[in-house]
Amino acid sequence: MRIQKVNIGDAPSAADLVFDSLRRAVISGALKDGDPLRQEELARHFNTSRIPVREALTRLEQHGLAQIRRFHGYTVAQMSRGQIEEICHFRALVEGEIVASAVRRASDATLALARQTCQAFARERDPVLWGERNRQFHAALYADCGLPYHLEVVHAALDKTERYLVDQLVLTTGMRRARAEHQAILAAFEARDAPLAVRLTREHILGALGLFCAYMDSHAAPAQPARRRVSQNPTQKDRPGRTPGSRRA
Amino acid sequence: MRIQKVNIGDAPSAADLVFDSLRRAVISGALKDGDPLRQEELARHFNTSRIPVREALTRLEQHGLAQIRRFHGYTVAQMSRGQIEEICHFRALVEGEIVASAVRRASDATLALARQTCQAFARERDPVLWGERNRQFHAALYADCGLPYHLEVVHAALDKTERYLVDQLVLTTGMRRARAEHQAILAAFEARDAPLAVRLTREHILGALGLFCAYMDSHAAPAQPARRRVSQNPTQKDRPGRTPGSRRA
DNA sequence: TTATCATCAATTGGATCCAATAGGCAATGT
DNA sequence: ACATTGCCTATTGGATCCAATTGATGATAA
Repeated sequence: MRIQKVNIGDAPSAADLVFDSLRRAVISGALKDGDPLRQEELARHFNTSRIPVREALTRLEQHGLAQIRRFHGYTVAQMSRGQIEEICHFRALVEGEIVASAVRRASDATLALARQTCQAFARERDPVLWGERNRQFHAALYADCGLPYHLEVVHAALDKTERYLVDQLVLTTGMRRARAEHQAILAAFEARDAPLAVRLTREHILGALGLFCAYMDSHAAPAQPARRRVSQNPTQKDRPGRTPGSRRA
Repeated sequence: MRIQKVNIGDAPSAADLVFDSLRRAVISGALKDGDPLRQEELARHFNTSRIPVREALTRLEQHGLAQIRRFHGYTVAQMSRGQIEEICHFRALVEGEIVASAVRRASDATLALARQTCQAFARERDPVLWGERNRQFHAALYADCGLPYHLEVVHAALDKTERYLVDQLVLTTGMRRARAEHQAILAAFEARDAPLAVRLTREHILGALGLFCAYMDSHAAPAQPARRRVSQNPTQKDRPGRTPGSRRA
């Protein structure tokens, strides 16, 4: 057969498409913390019924990107500063492990591709793409690490914090710094220096967190959600966030 | 008011109940790897419609406890030996971090409770409760660690592997060994010896993995999923066929 | 006999319909 | 004025209905 082979069973369902779109919107910051996610409205927006929307929303909630209050619907998850700090420390821990394995196993082709994505990140002018380019670079580096579960967990962690950290790149000198750090990490990979690559990666992650915290200290009101929107609904504010998965306390 | 205060908004939805039940069934091994999860059948079982069942199943899938093939439905997830190994190494990494924090922050009350759960684990005779008792002990130790996200991720990882590892406790001398290791970890906590507690915890996790792998090497067929069994659901089997034309007349 | 094709039952994916809830607002009574 | 009560509307949670897909089975023809 001359025509391209494609497994038609892999075609995405409506819920897949809605989920991907919503996930992107939350991660990129297009949807702001606390924004309500109305089922009917979304169904109209995606030209479908509420059923696929509801499936997408439950998936979003499991990923920690949306919160639900029974009979009140979903809202975009709000991450406290403490949560962001913990997740960054978590990433430093796990990505360190990933790098340790990836440095040894990275093929030359992988390194070449990583160099390309590193350049693409450095050249990118559009701030809304910085998060994606950053992710592409790290994903390229980690491609051969042989730790798919670690990668999956780290991506989930990044999903939850990326929108906060990218703001920092935009509002401070973070972008210039990130470029330099990426170069250094890539060089350590190419030199096959695992301990150095691990150390640089950890510093890269925790350094970005440091910038974020410094900004929060100097600008934002203390003890507030990390970003905007102190909801005008006071009953919601003091509700403890539910952990995804088990909804009941 | 003399009557007890209860937040009625926290009442679980049908989907919550179904999810909890299915999660327990998968984790405990009551549902075997590869078992189909038919929506209609589950709906009848829980005396509800397919809608809450579908929500529970999508949540299960997000947790990695079920797999879906489009138009073919959900099945209980099958974990390969390699996946189990990776997840155990992941747990060793993250639980090490948790322990390092928990040892310093554990209150005396927490340690007392941990000692109780340790004894409850040691005394438990019923193998189907070993997994739960084990989890209770570790959860008690980690209660004050101050790392809720780490805990959440570790619990998810444990959910995916517990049923395989508990089998090992049952089929080998693992239970005796686990009792001793729990005692040692608890003692390290009570002595506030963080490095020792971390080391023992890592050895505890990786030791259980070692037992599991040794069993797989000696018994199971190579290159097979860790567990295998094709479902035979009697309620489904002897169901009489539908009369012809009953649907689309 | 064997390959091909039409058909059918089982099952999922999606749409629509109904019930339950929350929160706002107006009416009412004190 | 103000608290209470009852209604109304927006919205979610759940049930039912319809459409699409799959795999099996049996008929048909080379």
